[in-house]
Amino acid sequence: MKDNNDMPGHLARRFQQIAVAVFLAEVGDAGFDLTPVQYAALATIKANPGLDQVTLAGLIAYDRTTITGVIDRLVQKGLAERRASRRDRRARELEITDEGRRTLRKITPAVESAQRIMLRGLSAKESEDLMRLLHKAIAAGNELSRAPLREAQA
Amino acid sequence: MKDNNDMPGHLARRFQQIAVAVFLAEVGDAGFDLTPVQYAALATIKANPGLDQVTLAGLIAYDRTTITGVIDRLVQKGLAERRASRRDRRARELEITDEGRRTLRKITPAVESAQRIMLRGLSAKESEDLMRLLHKAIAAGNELSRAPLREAQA
DNA sequence: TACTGATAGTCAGCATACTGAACAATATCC
DNA sequence: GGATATTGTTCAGTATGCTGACTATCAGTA
Repeated sequence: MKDNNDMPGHLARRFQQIAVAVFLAEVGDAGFDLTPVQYAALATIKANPGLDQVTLAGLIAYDRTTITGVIDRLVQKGLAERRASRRDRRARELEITDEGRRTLRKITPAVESAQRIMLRGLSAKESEDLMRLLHKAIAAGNELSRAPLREAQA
Repeated sequence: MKDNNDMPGHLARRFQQIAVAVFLAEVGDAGFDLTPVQYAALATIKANPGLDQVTLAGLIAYDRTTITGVIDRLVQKGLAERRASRRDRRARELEITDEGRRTLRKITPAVESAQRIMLRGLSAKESEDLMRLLHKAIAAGNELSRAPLREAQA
């Protein structure tokens, strides 16, 4: 009888569960209230100023219906802004605010610490191997979810 | 500038996302409507008849507040039953129904197929390595989430 | 230009997950 | 035995994620 714990799907769920808990704990201890999802979105907005929501969703592999709420919360916290685009009146252009930039800067040590903690059971080489294998599995399965990773358009 | 895609937390999220999508697609194609979470719960109830909700949650590392809704849905679908325990009147004893047993049996090929598909980018050895490393990282981080894995009591 | 198809964003509805609180029942300790 | 702590379950509230539908807009074409 195959144990749940031998199924890659179950292991994926558990690892993610721990990763989120560690992230929230580290970031919370540092005095911030930001989820992993919100952090990734904010960092990506900062790196690609003026991008629209669909592009943002593609860059971090979120569903486009999920990104709406995530941006709502970033805007509500004063970390990002959503403006109507003049080139395409359907689209919204996203910008990070000064407050958002400050938050990102101050939160970085906690985020890096979280990444270390969630791999604390592994040696440096093992961590590297795990990341490489996850990368490879994800690349092969990219198109299988509704929210695949998409490169930015030129 | 560190890319999101180099963070273990982000990779964890993506792998899980793909794993869930593949599971739902395979199981759905086979004609069943069962989530990965519901499947794991049902399989664990079958393997441990009469267990209570907290024990079930511990065996599959779910939060105890989450398990309530999962069981609600299994009961509503007629796959499991929830009975008051006579030994401890706070607790509910869980049993799989005949319908649940039938469903588990018929769904197994789809579940196994899903596990293969989510690793389709990896060789057999790479798959084995990934599972081993995930196991190790999860074991070290077990206590860091609100819903750690717990062995069954004797 | 009118039609057709595609695209950007949102929304309603459902299913995990978690926090924190409540309630009832049990266990423990003095 | 009675106060206290702990445990099993549920609930309200919030945040992802998804499906499917809808509106507004844009792009291409007959």
